[in-house]
Amino acid sequence: MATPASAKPLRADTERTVRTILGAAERVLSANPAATMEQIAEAAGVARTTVHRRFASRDALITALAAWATRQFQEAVEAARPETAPPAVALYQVTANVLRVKIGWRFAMDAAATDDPEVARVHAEVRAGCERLFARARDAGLLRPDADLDWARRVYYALIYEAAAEAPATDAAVDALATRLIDTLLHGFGRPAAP
Amino acid sequence: MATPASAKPLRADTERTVRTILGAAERVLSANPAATMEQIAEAAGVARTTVHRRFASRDALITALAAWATRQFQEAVEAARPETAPPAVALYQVTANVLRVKIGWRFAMDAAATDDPEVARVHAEVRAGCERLFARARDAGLLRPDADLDWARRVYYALIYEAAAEAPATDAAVDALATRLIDTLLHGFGRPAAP
DNA sequence: ACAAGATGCGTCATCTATGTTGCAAGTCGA
DNA sequence: TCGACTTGCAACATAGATGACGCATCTTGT
Repeated sequence: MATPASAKPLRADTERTVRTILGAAERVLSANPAATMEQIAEAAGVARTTVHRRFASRDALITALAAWATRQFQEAVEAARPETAPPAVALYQVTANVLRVKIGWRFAMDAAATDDPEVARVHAEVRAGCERLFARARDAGLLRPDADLDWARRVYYALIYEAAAEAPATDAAVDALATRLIDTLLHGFGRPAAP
Repeated sequence: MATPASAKPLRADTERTVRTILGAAERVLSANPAATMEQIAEAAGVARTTVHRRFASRDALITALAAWATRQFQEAVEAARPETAPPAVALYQVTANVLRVKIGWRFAMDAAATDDPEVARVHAEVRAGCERLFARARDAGLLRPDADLDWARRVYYALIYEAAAEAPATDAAVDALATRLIDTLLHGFGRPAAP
């Protein structure tokens, strides 16, 4: 793993510091991807040297950030039980859960395109799960039998990305967003076909 | 204007050089947004100093790149006559035309979020035109009467962004992509509603 | 309470990208 | 053809970011 949980139980304050830095890094970097370690440290309220103590290099920090976000992403997906719940339910649950993560970890999730093997594995896994879910949705009659599932998945990802830009505050707003997103995915904006 | 056409008629070779650099910058920067001037110069087949002679600074280069892409973008939109053609036709034409530009100038179009006033003006103008087009489409019965036009526009932009990632080679492929995109925008992936 | 460990601060070393300049050789345009 | 302009090359200057230490001070875990 990128951050071996088996390594060592960090001291309480250290744990706090690390989290604070990751949070600050997300905030600062999402506003300006070229932000310096200095700016990140300042946003975290720690000295620049402390950041370097916890993360060997800038790359290491970003990798850790991506790994952290990816872990939350994975949990968000798994919590929706996408393999066993009915397709319509799973689709909605996954969407709402993932939106919550994406909203708060926009930069980190984008940076997840790094070549960290563990991060890549998780994303590939989630993607495969998404494909299975879409296939189940089609078999259940939720999607048209002739739907291009790969294009559908890409559109779905794109919609999530776009929807996450709204950054709603409340849980209810996220749910409403997920509902609207799924509705758009399924029916688009045109009038119901009349034939 | 960002690049005053009124400035001076560049010498033929200079014109060529500038274009080559812009093209190389697009290619290199879309692969790695943090690429150096050195890498861009190398890709363009010129000396680094030449790049600096034509573009005072890195920022200036990126601004010029954005301006260049924005100009093409505007032309692509206007060529579709989005204000006068029937909504369905205009929507298709605009999509196909814009896709062609977006495919070749991905980085430049993204960088267009800079605060160059002229670039911002064009994008705001295009966006307003898009909103008018969507309103016309709704009035013409192409979109549901209760469609959220702002969300629809955002989805449309997101779909174009995603579709442009395919980077098809032939004109026919772009047309097919545009068709599929519009179909998705209008009808989604679900089965036609039965009620 | 005490030892181990963490942080802040100041300091230093280094490195890389940016931007400049001068000059010789080549290209363009009228 | 000839003057003006452009390019490549090499060298130089600078700034800003990264990363490493040592030391005094404060926190944590037991």
